[in-house]
Amino acid sequence: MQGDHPNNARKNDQNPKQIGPRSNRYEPHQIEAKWQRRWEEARVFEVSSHPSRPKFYLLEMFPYPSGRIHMGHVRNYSIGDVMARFRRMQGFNVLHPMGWDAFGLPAENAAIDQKVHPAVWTFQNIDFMRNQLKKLGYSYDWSREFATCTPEYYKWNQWVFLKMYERGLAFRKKSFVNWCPSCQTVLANEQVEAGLCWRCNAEVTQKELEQWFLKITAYAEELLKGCEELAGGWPERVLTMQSNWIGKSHGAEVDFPLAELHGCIRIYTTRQDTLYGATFMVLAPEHPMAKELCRGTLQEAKVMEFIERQSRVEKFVREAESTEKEGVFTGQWAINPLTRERIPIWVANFVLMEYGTGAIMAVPAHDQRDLDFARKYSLPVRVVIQPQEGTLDQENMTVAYTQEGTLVQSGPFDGMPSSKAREAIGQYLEEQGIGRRTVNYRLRDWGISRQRYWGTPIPMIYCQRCGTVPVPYEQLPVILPLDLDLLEGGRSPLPASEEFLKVACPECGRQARRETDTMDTFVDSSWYFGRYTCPHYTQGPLDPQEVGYWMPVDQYIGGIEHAILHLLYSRFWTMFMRDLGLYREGEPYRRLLTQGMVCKESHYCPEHEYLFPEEVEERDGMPHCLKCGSPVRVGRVEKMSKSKKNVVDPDRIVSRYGADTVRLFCLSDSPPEKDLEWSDQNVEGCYRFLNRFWNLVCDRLEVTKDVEPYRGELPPEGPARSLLQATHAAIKKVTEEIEERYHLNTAISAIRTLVNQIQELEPQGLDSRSRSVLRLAMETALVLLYPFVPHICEELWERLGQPDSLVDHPWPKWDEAMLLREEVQVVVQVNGKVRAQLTLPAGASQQRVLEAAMADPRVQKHTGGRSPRKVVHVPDRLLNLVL
RNA sequence: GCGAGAGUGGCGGAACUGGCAGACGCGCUGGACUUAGGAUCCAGUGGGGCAACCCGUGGGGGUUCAACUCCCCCCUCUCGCACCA
Repeated sequence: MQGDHPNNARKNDQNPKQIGPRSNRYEPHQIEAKWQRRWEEARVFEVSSHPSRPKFYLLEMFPYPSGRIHMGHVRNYSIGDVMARFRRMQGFNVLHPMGWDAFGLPAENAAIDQKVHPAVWTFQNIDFMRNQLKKLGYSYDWSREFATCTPEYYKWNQWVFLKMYERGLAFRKKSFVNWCPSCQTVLANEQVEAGLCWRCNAEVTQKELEQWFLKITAYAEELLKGCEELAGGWPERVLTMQSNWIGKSHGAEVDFPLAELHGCIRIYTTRQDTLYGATFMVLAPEHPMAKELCRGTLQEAKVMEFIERQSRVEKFVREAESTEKEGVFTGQWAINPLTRERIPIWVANFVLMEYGTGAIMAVPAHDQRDLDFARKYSLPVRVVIQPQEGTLDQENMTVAYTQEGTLVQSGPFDGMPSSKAREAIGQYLEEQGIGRRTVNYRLRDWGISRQRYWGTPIPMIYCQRCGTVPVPYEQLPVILPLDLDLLEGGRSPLPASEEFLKVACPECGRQARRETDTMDTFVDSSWYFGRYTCPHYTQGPLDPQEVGYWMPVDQYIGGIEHAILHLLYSRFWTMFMRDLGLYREGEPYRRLLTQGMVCKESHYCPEHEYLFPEEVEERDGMPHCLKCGSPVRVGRVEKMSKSKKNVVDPDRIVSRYGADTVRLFCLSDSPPEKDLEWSDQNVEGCYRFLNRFWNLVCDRLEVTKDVEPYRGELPPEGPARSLLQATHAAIKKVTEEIEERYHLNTAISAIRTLVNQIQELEPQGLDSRSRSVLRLAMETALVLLYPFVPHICEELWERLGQPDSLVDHPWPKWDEAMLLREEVQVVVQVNGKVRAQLTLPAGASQQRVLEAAMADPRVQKHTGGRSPRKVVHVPDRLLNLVL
């Protein structure tokens, strides 16, 4: 990486005499600036809807304006740009927009650290990053750019929120949340690291707060069903993750009457077939009945102490599997509705209030958690399912039997297979009115309230008289005031701003108070793709005409880290917007490509932890820490990150080699969905290839000048024929790799193969037909390479004398007839081992191939003159002689 | 524990429905041109063997004329979920 050779003059230049503005040397910065300017001036990437033209909506996940583009962005957007330019050449009307996910915490952190307003910081970053993206030459329609932190956009977040509120899908509820007492705010789960606030390291507690929720669970079934329909277009693992997250289970709710008190406790189980084995019950500590039940019993003090203690344990600690199961008896009993036995009611830490009903029936013989708990507190164990083989010993068993079997000790259901018993007992419960079969989801409603400043204000008003009142539509947007500064510790200034807070109640006109929480930023990214189709529309969030033409997104590209959150939220949001009549379909993304991470080797010193490469010195062939001299561990390839000190700044690479080199590297070393390992040497290799390609074309400008690309018949055997065939083979391979498999790395290697073959044809002394074939091969290589490295290709295309830009050049088609070979290589195997290779006319019969094979001395040597017992012939490929 | 994916030269990775394993590139070796080469070009490059040949896709079995590819068992790694009743 040191030295300046990429900028060296090419001293052995074939044609050093040419001077003036048009140098014969590959000068990436000059040509990149030139073509970026031309594209921009001609507005070639600005598109509009054309109902008669086929559309293709290509979208990459928009960036958070963090300050600088990183290599992950470059990879993501380079993949997208190939697809966009490729589809455009295929004749599609391609929408390829870019914008900014501009609300969020980092802006507030910057405000605290740098004393700059979040809005100022955000827009400065946007300006800087937009410039970076432009220098990379992506084919965006910049006329559609927007940032989500503008009122023109977030107005419609508020509008949709009110629509949800009208339909009961936005509601306020008390719930436990992660709370940082020092920052005075709710934290998302991702912002809690090992129980500490990621920013101030204060211990995060659980706090019960009134929060706004969106009822994503109302769409649980459709979200799940969609996972099946998206199969094929989406990576399977993303769909699996979403299905697991939704977590549908079939079971039953059963009411257990209290023995001494009125009322009953409702539980949820998936194993109603084990109901006869329920020997105790357990409530979550937060269960509303937990405190009630123990009141007045001898257990009261103990239970209250336990509940109090559990409330102080952070959720993630309590939910960890390693946490010891712990509980107390409430002093109350319930009746098992099937056995009519009295069973004790406990409160324990391993039961979660959020799942099911927050209460369980414990069947220790057939559930490991229940068994662990039963053994610890000496509670009874009763086997009600016996396996096919062997007999369970309920007195001594330590491993619960959770599989299928035959019912025992289960009254009228004895002898029934457990799967059948689930149905039968479920039905019986319904007949008796003590329970019902039901479906349960793991998915929880989406809490969107944030005690933050830099976000969309939630459009609600609290009136002492009228209660919670929505802001009337005509008063939208509720503007986030920009003349406020964050309070100490990053606290939101909204609750302290009289001007913002005080508002007339829309119903009674008396003074009321605005909601001061803002929305989770995932709201912003839940529908931005729709807004790109009509970024300036003012009559609603979406222009039906534009949306009708462009949506859904045909190809979405982004990181796997959004597999659940963003991709689930936006599916939900789209389904809701569809129900409002804003979309025709509920699924926003037809095809999804999740690209891998960009990784690089890290350097780790046992003393000083992660080191920058320049903090490492080579000594005795071993890397050592410059600070302390300790040997440094290298060779571990990890995701590029500041903390690992292994990031490569795209700007540095662009300024050294140009955008085309960075793009080519990011696309050629790995298939898009896999991780990409950064390699300085391979970047160098890409730069060398572009130089070689440049020189190759420039050196052949003379011989191909005024020559038409070849369009005739397949010439006879010879270099021209080979090159023509190679050209068509490359078109076929590259087209299929991009279109069907997204394997851009193998597409690139196919182009490199073609370039190598062009180079093999000595350009001097060619006949006119060969020059024509050469011209075709060169043009084809340029066109195929164009989506990957557009600048160099446009420049060479122009130098070839082409009047048009490659932007709208039709993607080439291959001719199968050109791929036909007169002669083929047939492999001859003897007993499955390759022994000879024969050159034979294509389509030779088995008889013909066999004769040729038997005449081959190497084959004869291995057959020893014997005739084969069996002959396997794969036409034009292989002949296997089995002796 | 459950779920998903992966394991191929010195390295990144090819081989799409079983049919010449290692495409393409990086690195390396030798050579040419050079005052010079970290530029460019040419040749070579899975391992072993002088050779004929033999051995090679995490390990072990199997199916098949033929297995990186299909089946069974095992090992390792990565990711996701994880006390979900």
